[in-house]
Amino acid sequence: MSTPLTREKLLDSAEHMFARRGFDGASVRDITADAGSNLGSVNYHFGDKQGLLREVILRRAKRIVEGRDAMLALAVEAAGGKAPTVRAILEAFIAPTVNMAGEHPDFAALMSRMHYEGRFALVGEVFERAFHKSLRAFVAELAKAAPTVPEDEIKWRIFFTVGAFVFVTINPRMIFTVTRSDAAKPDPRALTRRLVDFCAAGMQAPASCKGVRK
Amino acid sequence: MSTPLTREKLLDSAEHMFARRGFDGASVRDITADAGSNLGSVNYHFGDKQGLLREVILRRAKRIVEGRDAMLALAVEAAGGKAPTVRAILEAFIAPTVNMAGEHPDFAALMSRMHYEGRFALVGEVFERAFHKSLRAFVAELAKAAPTVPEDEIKWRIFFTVGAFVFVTINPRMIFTVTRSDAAKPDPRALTRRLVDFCAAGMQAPASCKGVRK
DNA sequence: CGCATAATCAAACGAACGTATGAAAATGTC
DNA sequence: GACATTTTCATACGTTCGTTTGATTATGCG
Repeated sequence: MSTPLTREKLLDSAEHMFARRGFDGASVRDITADAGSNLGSVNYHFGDKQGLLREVILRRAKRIVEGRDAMLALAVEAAGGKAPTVRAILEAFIAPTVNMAGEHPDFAALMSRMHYEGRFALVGEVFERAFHKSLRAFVAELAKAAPTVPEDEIKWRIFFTVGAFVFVTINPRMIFTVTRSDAAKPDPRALTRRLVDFCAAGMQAPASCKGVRK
Repeated sequence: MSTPLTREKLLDSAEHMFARRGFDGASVRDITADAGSNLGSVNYHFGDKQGLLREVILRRAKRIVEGRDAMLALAVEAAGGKAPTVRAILEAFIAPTVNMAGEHPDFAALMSRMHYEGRFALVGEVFERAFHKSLRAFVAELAKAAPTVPEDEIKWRIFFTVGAFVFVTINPRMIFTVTRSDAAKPDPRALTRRLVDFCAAGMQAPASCKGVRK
């Protein structure tokens, strides 16, 4: 078999457990029990626990970046010479993640957690390699699409954008608790639309900087 | 002494350790060693490790909500009969948190982490009690200030807002890595202004909902 | 002072952790 | 079918974990 069954089950279970309990909170025993495999299988297949986390992340992160870059290229092409709209760029940025969150909510939750568990050099390295090159391309494209906004401001605002969807994709339960909304299943398309509405307006807002540049 | 020294040192050290390593990653031994107190002091003063976390959160969360509510009341008063502007409301919502993040970055990081470690019933309960009542008041005020935006949309957008500042307050190091900005010290006032610019525009954006209400 | 209460301390407990080991079973190849 | 390789398995090792205990010291107060 080209794709060992135990390996895949371990990745699935680890994705689930790491997302729900964090790296420290999910024990190798929990994960292997959930995967129905032996205790030693993690060390055999991935070296150690951290190697397992690395593979869990790498397995899907590349897909998101590929989706983003593909949609961005499509938007650039569709604009035909001119710069794509801010909306189109942000949709290319947001949609692949929201869609991934719909298909693999555990992975979305894990990614969000990893943004906050910065103590792993591993995670920083993986994020750097997987996301940041693409991210810089988006900043460049946004700078062209919103020429009146200073590039510094664009960089901040792309992070506000990341923060917005990272936050809402991990724990919609809390949001529904507060909003008391009964639309309990957030349709990925509707969520993307909401996010793009919000972030595109924010991205193009005039900067009220009082010229305090040092 | 009315404020026992050991207790305070434990809270400070726990805030720091929990923020940096998470609840599971920070051991009681780490915390007591950092506080210079005995291993058993956590259990003596707080019952157990989770009780320590509860006190760490409660110590500061109330201040943030008080700050928000006070600034909101001020904005309502200043508007004199009319509804305050969206900007004023969002500034009242954001500024106390950003200021707190400036004064106590460890607490800000901890709060962000806690948003993602939802497995503690404790955290959910504390958040509900500490924040959500105030949050609903902000939603109501925003609904008046932006009457053209459906209330459902307002609720989503206030969460996008929370996501934006939760994200940027926890780990500015990563952001600077990507932006390669050398303005390494994010002034709280400048950060608040940036966030308000972004979120106020997003809050008032026309909703491009295609009327797919179920 | 004398005494009750509060706080600190060193030491130890059982449990759970990540990992290592060597034998057993499964798999692929000739 | 025999052999080499890969994969599983039960088991054990050494650490570290959160918590408990009982003695010891400090503190508040009449």
